Amino acid sequence: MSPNKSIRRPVVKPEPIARIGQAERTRAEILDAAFEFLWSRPFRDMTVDALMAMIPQSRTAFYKYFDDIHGLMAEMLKRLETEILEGASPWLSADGDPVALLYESLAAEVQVGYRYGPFIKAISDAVGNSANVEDQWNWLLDRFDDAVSERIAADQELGLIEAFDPRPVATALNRVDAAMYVRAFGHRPRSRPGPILDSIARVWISTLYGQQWATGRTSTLYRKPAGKE
Amino acid sequence: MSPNKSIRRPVVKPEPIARIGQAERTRAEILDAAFEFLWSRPFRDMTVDALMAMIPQSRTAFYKYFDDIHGLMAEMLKRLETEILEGASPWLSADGDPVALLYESLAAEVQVGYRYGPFIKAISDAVGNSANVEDQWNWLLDRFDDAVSERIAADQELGLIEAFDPRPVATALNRVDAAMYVRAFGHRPRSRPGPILDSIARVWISTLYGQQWATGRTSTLYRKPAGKE
DNA sequence: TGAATCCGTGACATTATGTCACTATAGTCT
DNA sequence: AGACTATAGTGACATAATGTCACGGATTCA
Repeated sequence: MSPNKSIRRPVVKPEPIARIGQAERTRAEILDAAFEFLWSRPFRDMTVDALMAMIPQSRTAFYKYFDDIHGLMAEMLKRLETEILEGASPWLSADGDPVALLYESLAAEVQVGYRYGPFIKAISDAVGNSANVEDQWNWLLDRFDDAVSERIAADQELGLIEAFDPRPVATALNRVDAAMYVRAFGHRPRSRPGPILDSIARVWISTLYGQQWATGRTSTLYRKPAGKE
Repeated sequence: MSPNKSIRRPVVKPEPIARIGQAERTRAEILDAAFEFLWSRPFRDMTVDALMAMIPQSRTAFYKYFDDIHGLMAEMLKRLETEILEGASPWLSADGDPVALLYESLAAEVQVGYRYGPFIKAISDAVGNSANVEDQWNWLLDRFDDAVSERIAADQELGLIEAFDPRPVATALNRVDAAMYVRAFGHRPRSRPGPILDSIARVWISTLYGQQWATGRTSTLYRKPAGKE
């Protein structure tokens, strides 16, 4: 500390020190590389070594930014959360025909699932390897369960949905979605999202509002097989 | 080969060589130890070292019996398959009231899920770490999807189930079960199976046969909350 | 006794991880 | 310019887990 100059000068620019923003850029570079990696290779192959080989940095630089490979996954998951949570908003908050809104929300969600398929699969693979990631993932899923439970309870109050314990049903329905995304969109080439949306929507709508609203809502051209008659 | 004795003797005891059955016993010992391990600790902690420390054998003895820790999981999964497949048989094969049979099958399945909860969770954790285990697990799930699809198609022929593409719906429904077992029964203390069965059965029955058959089938004492009237 | 063979072990090579002391460099100050 | 400082980044090291291999002990059969 230099004692001469301005001991009580208000700290105007307390930290314009050294290469500004360099750290943030490197950090983003690593995150991007990880995303790119996971787009074409499974999570189990993503070692720190393999990851850092993708960018002009040494392996150990990784540890300046993340605790370990699972910490990286946890951060990536956090970034995805907002985007995921936005999709399902219509049914959860807006007013209008519940079935239409639900379908709309599911359609938006399937889009997100399709878009991030391989990455979602990577998350679900990482869950088994780290209590951290597992907690984070479960926390996110629980948020969904909460929101869906609330909406179910509200519609039960209105007599739109039968009386039953909403929580486990909400959990079951949400798990359908997650599992289907991993299965259908986790590997490339990804399945076409249409039939996936159809089946998910059928399960949700039938369970909550009744089959009559599910029928005809599907987007496929599926018809009852002829012959066999 | 000893040329003198009975060249064409029917091979009565072709292999009474050395310590008979010792290998089989050790092998079983390892499998038992693995099961015990996974009952109280997560899969990610099960190293070969930690596992073999549970029995009076050296670490390297493990490799005489299994390729690696994932090979072990794959074998354990195989052993479980038969037991898992048996549970769901009533609805899939027997004649009678479809809804009652379905409920019965789901109840039996939930029992199995409850019984093997932590182990099923271990499998689902291992899936992310090994293409082997992943293939094996998906193969098993696909078998379920096949069976359920067939049954749905049959009931569609009979007009008991609406006309829709059975395959993705079967997949979705089966994923509900698997995900719920992992979630509800994967950690101890395990959730009570009753509400889990209720929600699973509600989803299945509502989706396939219609809500009217799901109502009243539940085993809980759940009632629509009072107040808020 | 001796041969065959099974079962099991310690020593080793390899791979991935995470830490640490150190270097280099870009900005700041005088 | 020259000195200083915080920051970004690196190589060397310690640790841990993996999987292989040549060997040793024990048991059965000839």
